[in-house]
Amino acid sequence: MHNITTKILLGDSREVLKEIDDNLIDLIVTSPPYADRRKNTYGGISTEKYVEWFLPVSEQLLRVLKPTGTFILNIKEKAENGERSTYVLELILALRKQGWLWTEEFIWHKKNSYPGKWPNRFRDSWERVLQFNKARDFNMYQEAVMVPVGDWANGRLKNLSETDKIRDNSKSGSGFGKNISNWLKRSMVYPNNVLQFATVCNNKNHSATFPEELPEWFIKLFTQPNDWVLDPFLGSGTTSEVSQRMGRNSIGIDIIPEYVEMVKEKVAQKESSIFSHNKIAV
Amino acid sequence: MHNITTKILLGDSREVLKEIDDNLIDLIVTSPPYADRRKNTYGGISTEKYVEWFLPVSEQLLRVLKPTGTFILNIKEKAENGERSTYVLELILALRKQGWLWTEEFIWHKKNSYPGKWPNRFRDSWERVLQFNKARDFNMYQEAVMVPVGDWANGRLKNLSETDKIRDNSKSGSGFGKNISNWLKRSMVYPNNVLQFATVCNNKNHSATFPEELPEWFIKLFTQPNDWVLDPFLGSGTTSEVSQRMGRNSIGIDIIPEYVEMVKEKVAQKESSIFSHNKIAV
DNA sequence: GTTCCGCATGAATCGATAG
DNA sequence: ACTATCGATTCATGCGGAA
Repeated sequence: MHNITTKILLGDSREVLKEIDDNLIDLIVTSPPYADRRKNTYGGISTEKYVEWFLPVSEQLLRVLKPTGTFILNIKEKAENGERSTYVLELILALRKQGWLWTEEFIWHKKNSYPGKWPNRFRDSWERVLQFNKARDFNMYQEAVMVPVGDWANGRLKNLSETDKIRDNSKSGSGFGKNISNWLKRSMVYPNNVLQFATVCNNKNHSATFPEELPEWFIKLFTQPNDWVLDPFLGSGTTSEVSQRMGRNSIGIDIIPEYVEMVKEKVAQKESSIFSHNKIAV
Repeated sequence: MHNITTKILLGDSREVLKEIDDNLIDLIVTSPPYADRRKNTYGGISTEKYVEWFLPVSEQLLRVLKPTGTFILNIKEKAENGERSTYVLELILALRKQGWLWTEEFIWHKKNSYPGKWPNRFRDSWERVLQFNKARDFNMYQEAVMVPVGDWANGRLKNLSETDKIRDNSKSGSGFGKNISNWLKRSMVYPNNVLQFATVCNNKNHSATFPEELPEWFIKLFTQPNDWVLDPFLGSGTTSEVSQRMGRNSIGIDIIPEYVEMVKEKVAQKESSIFSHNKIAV
């Protein structure tokens, strides 16, 4: 077991990020407050000022990311007065101007979207997951997210982690394990750019930004153990917890003291439980 | 059986559309040639000039569409030199400037997407289906596309048409049918903005535009029998065929003589078969 | 220990009402 | 006229209690 660092920092990302070294981070995965959402907690950024508000943050992100690293941005524009906002489109164009490469747009298909009925539209059940890079030859570990043939087709990505555990165990084992590994490999396929996760709220007290599966999937795809993961809008701390669990170093930043305290506690608890577990194992 | 008109016109949409009256069309549904795609057949529009090329067409579309009508645009940017093109984003912004309302972005999730493997990306298995309107109070017949509970989430939209037939039959029937109808209604829910159609290529000789299910779904949702449907980039004629089959008047335009001839033949064949069928019925 | 049913709960959106 | 707040609508999911 290596030593994993899990830093939780309090403050405005535009300032706090300046304290991070150049070219340190392997993966940024974050879900910033959307325009006109979360007014209670984050004050709410208007659609008109959103790009202007975001660019100073992304400027720092561009600096701290390794040339081989990846920036994953989960966001979705809302509908208002019968029309979709265009600020996300404008943000993509602005980020390219800032020097980012817009590599890909994944779709997060939310199976359990918010209910409701309106005369002019159906329920919104997808969000954008935008991939940006500094350079064209970034690190990508595609084998890490292969899925069983049927599971992907059926859209049940939940079983993924379970299956992966099985695969990992068999890989590290004997010849018998290797056989199983090969057999599994043959029945595994590469996923595509439509991801299906349910919106789950594991922590009863706090609204989760995205489900654990989302950062987990991208951490598998774009990092290796001991790499550095960054979330400049940590929220309830999903990215930090998953990074810690997966053996990646991570930095999480949030502007709300209560959130930061809560995440710090959860992370510390996990750390101590790992230590005691190691003691027993030794 | 009403008289359905199915016009197939040869020529450049920028010119041919000028011959259509103002405020005639209830639904425009089309899949234009994507930038730098299908060079063999359409000459290929560069990504840089795409918006400029498209706006004269959409200007005419805005004129011929009824205030209560809807414009459905199926499009997807390709990846080039490691990056996604931004011309679709720019097109959305330009169309809004032209006077269109950007009402919604549906995702067409292609379950059996084109195979392939690249070091820096997964298979692209979704396309944008953009909804534009002239006014906020457009016609929308949501009940026409309701789906069985759960089946939508499981992505089996194929059952939809089958179930619809059952419901229609039972509705037109006796009290017993009404019971079934009520029971079905209770087990039906409204869909969301992620559509799952398989990519089918019925016409082996021609470049595939979209599967029949796609125009069919939007024709159900946005038109009633005897309404007018328009496809300014008809291609292999899917929109015209589906409109004809569903009892909607339609106009299809394409610049390629061979395509137009072929579609005309297919449509004429269908017409005569309807006539003979009517004779027998009478 | 399973399975099943009931219930609360969401990054939602629109129309109406109130200031 | 324009903004702020509230109620109504709706469904996949996970939980807890019950059989």
